[in-house]
Amino acid sequence: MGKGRAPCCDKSKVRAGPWSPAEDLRLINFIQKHGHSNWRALPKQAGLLRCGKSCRLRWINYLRPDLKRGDFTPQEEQTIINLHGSIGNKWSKIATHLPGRTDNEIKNVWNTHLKKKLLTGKRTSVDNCNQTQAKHWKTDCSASSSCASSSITFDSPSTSCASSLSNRTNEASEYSKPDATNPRLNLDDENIIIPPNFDIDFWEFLESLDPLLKSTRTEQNGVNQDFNDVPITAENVNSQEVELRRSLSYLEKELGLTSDDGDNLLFKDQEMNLDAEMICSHSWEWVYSSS
DNA sequence: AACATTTGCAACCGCATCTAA
DNA sequence: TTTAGATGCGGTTGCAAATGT
Repeated sequence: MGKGRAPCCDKSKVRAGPWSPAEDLRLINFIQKHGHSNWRALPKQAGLLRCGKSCRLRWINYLRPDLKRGDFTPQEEQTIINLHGSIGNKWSKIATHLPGRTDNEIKNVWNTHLKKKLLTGKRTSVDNCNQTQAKHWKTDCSASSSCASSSITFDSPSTSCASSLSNRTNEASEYSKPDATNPRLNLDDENIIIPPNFDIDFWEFLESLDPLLKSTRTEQNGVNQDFNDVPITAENVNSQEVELRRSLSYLEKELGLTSDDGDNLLFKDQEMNLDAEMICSHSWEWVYSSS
């Protein structure tokens, strides 16, 4: 045995880097049906070429349904600042006070925005203080210490402190994530038609675009086959359709594809649209229709 | 327009902690 | 009590997009 800790998984057999929509859908679908009681076993059972830690991270930080998206509110910022002041870099603890926010997200916001705000704010405060001190130097030498130790709060991104700190013109409101937020999943400029019977064929469809996944499908044992090899009966077809629609509704929400007025995402027609031309041209199309 | 720099954030890494045998 | 495996956590990195020159 070599020295050191054994790696959590065989790095040569797993995929790293950004997650593809196909992988996301596969993970969401699997966890919806089977939960995530065992992260280490999950990738294999779900047919994902990822290590368990990577799956867990992806689910917790991006895919789980209770995540809140969009701007951190001034109240949330204040909560982070206050909690960080009292407990430090305990991001997961801080996250428990901000429902729908992840420790990673909070950490990023702190490192990229709030810390700078506080630092610059303090500097500004000290500068202001120094100016004040200069004015009153002859009469009040205690001014500087009291100013330097004063706490800074930011009631909103547009307060004078926040707005004066940014190098970037729109930074005050910029750290909000864009809507359906992850650009990798923001399919506005890409069009995808998802076949309705995706339990079986949809994965193959996605995998046709994702050769690395395809290779794992034949290797995976058990779980997928369990729910894919259900005998086709009228009852099963109905229940599968219900399940399918539930899954789709869920996925729409996950991917931010539900239109603002609440329209459901439905498939334009019930036939798979997998012609080679479409696949080759990558001209995907999410099809919206009012229910 | 082209290149350089900065920014934001998803994802990775490795250590800490928990848990079951 | 010990040990090994699984999970959680926080620090850090890589890269794409935005911005500046």
